[in-house]
Amino acid sequence: MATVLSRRLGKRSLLGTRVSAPGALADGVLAAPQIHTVLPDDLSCLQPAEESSQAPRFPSPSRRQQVLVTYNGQDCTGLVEQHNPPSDKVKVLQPEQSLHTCWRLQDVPEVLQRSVSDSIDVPKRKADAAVEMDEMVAAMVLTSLSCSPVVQSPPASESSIPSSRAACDPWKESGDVSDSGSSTTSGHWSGGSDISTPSPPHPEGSPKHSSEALSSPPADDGFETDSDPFLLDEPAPRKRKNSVKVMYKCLWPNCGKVLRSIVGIKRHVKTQHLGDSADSDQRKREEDFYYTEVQVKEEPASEATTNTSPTSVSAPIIIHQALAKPEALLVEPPVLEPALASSALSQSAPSSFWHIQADHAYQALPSIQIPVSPHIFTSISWATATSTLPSLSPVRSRSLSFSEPQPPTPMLKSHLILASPPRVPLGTRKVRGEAKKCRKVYGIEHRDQWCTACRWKKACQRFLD
DNA sequence: AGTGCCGGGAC
DNA sequence: GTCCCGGCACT
Repeated sequence: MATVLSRRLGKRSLLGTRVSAPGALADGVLAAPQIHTVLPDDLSCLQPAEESSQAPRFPSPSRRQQVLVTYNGQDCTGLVEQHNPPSDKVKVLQPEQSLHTCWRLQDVPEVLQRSVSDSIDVPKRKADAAVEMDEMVAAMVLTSLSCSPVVQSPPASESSIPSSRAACDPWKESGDVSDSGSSTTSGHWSGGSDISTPSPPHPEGSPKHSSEALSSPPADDGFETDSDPFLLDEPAPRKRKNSVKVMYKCLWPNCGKVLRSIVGIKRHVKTQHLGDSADSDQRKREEDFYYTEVQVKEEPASEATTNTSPTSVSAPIIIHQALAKPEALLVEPPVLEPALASSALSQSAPSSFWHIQADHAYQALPSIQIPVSPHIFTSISWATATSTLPSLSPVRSRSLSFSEPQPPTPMLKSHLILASPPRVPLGTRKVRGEAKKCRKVYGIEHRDQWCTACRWKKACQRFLD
């Protein structure tokens, strides 16, 4: 558990860094008003300030960082030639344009810095940004809660593109939540990283489906793409292989939204930029004009977990799956009771324990104690517990039970380990509890009244500690 | 010594 | 799968 909570700091580099070029810097080297360097999952962050603005994105983890630059609406690659930490400037070479441009780093949400490598310093986040993030998190949670699991859960392949959500990056915030609550800290990631964290399963669905389901006009805010970060650490059930996924990016100035489906992007362009007027033919052509395909390389979760080796990049955009994000689970609404969800969010939530007890669960899983505290893992634990112990009757729950049936969610055993209380130090014998056991209560002479486990000299199931 | 229960064996 | 128990850890 503790290990899960401790998050690992990502190395710092351009990756995950938003750089910008303010109009007037002393040295006047800056060529464009604004560029962004973002994590792969931050597609929607791209918001060129002008038509001509450039947006370096998705730097590769390779030594000489490669970034994607949006130049006049076209993507081209650039190489980070040098980075000057004191001034936070980055020099980018765009071979295709034979351009050298300089950029300035701008602070970004923490989550974006998770998988960064080591060449560039990422400045701390500002406080007001944090507030914004808080709001975003809240909004995200609400949004998630209002969605059905099916709609909410996109196909596995999309898990790697929590782009738009990351745009403003609520995730980092949730990360903070699970941490200590200091959401203003910054650049500081101690993440549930190395270990694979539990993640809710998702019904498979076609991208089209989910994206269309989500893209009802008013709500067309790019959420289609975010499918979910939760999948990032999705374990075995879905074996993802490296593949290239086609996304659609809005080329409208100051937009840069990336969606999964053509329909979605068209609708986005139409509704957000062209106006939803009736003369469709013209509009239709314009829609086509204002989006472009981008290829997104997907990597298996396992690789992401280990923060992958910095191999060279072939695809323009690399969706670098973030490390397991516990916070992502936070927003796993279908299995969460709202109150619980909010408690997970709220750091002031009181601690308590759930006891799920089943007399004959012995040998399978005696009991599950789930610390309900500011820890995000609460929800995980519950999902895990219920999914692994389908036979448990809610009625037997001692202190807390959910009326909502849990969706069948296959989980890994390791998740259970994470979720279960540290009652049994691995490899050691369980510390004897205070509670009376059948033997004491009934005495040897009434052995027949003992619980089965006691009779078998197993851990007592009747008087749990 | 008494107790709790893990690990493993017998069926 | 159930049932039992040797033996260890802990009180």
